[in-house]
Amino acid sequence: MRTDALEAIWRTVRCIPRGQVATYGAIARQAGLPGRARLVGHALKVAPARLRLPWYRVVAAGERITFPRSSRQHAEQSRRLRAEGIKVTNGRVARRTAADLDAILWKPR
DNA sequence: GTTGTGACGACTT
DNA sequence: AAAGTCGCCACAA
Repeated sequence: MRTDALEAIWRTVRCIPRGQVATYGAIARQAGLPGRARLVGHALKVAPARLRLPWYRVVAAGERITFPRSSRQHAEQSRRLRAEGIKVTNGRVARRTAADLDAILWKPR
């Protein structure tokens, strides 16, 4: 039950295409856990490093970066996103699309 | 069991 | 734009 939820989230995050981002809420919905965005945050926090999840592709609603501007993580996430060609300014990633949420054809691999 | 906290989010002031 | 409020719920104390 709890474990499967985490795994479902990890699986979903793993499917975010390179160069794109997804919101916590969207991940939750996609993982079959609507309304549980916070759980996504928790899942990422406790995710085994071994999974090599593209955690930096997960942003908060409004394409905002969740971490404080001064935090190391914020810098890290910005760096990685920019490395994939995603523009990050003012703690925001360039709006990818409006319909990318569910519309994106996630190829569940 | 209760309380506070938190990698969230939608809404209302 | 910024700050509250409320819903969500896992977890630690």
